[in-house]
Amino acid sequence: MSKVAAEQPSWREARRAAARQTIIEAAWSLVGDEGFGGLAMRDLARRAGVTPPTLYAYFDSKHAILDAMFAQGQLEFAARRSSGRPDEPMATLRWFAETFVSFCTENPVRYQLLYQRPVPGFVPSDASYALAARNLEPTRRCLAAVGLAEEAHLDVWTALWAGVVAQQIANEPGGTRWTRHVDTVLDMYLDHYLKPTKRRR
Amino acid sequence: MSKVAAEQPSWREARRAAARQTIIEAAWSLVGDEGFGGLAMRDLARRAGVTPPTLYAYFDSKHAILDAMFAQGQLEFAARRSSGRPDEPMATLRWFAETFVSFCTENPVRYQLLYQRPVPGFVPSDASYALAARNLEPTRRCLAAVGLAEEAHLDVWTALWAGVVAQQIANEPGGTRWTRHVDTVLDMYLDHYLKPTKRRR
DNA sequence: GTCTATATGTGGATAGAC
DNA sequence: GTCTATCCACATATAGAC
Repeated sequence: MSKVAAEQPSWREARRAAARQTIIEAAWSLVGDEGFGGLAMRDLARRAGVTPPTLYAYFDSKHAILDAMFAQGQLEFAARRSSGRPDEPMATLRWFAETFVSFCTENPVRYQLLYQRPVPGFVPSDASYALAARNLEPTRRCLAAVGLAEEAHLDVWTALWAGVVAQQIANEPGGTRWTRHVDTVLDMYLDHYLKPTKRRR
Repeated sequence: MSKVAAEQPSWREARRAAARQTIIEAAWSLVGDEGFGGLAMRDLARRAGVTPPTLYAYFDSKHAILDAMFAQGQLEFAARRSSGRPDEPMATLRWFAETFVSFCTENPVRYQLLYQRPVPGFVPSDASYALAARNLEPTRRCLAAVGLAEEAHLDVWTALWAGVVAQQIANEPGGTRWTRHVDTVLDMYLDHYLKPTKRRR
């Protein structure tokens, strides 16, 4: 086999992957403008510069497109969080909190797809959902590194940031009314669990 | 005018209100089984024991039905929270937190309609949304009564319980993995704001 | 792979008889 | 007010030519 022939399959794969990525990006653009209720295959095709049947040459269904978007979002989050991560565990916790909150609030529709169920009937595939579960592990290990190794510690941690993000996006998308309290909430959390005082009541 | 004739209009109003309530209850039943994606006028009519056109004799549109459900949910929450409310402000705060969390988690679809946007294209009317805003006032006043009168205090408060509820419903509907930490989170919050220690960082 | 044309289903909402 | 029958817009998805 010549070198060209040997590489041809990967060329095709690359072209195919590029075409898929074009569709994904058109889909993000569309839901950004119209919301998930406006994600129709016709409109998506138009925005991607093709016709509806062409979409089905790259994805089996609309759900498959949503699943690819979900997976890409999870990978984006993993990349964002690992890039610039500090060395110290305590600084890393702050970094994790800030990164999650800014990642979610800077793109509400991405947040909705990753952490809510904005499309009735769509649930991520097991493979994509595994990416989501995997994204919890660094937080779990980092909390354990500062002595917070119990399930309760992680659960309260996730609830804190889920709440900040949910309130910000639901009540003041694009603003900072809730996100500005990330540092305060983090102090609250760390003070409570790392400097235990007697419980009330 | 005879007494009967004078009362007839209210009879009709009562019958009409009862019919509307029947439809609303059928709608809650339907979304409980099928989710908001399964709320179709045909199916709703069947469950309410009528035909689709009859629904339009009582509601102008599907959105009007959703709006009535939203308003009813807000009123239910107000009633739930005021019934059994303690006298002391501190006990009331605990009551408010527990009531909100149990109210939301005991009925996930109600929670979704009241605090998320599960139906693309539907937004509550101004009148219904005013009920939601009104439901925030008792919390605001109660926090102020214990010395937490700033916007930040209320915003962090709402984020805390929004997060607990969101995590519980999204990851373990029907369970208590997150809701069991309501007391802990409340202590965390009160310890931070009522016994201020020096901030980290 | 991409197109034109269309199948097929379902949604909300309505006309008009009773 | 309630029904039967239906309209009409729009959705996902596919057949078949090129």
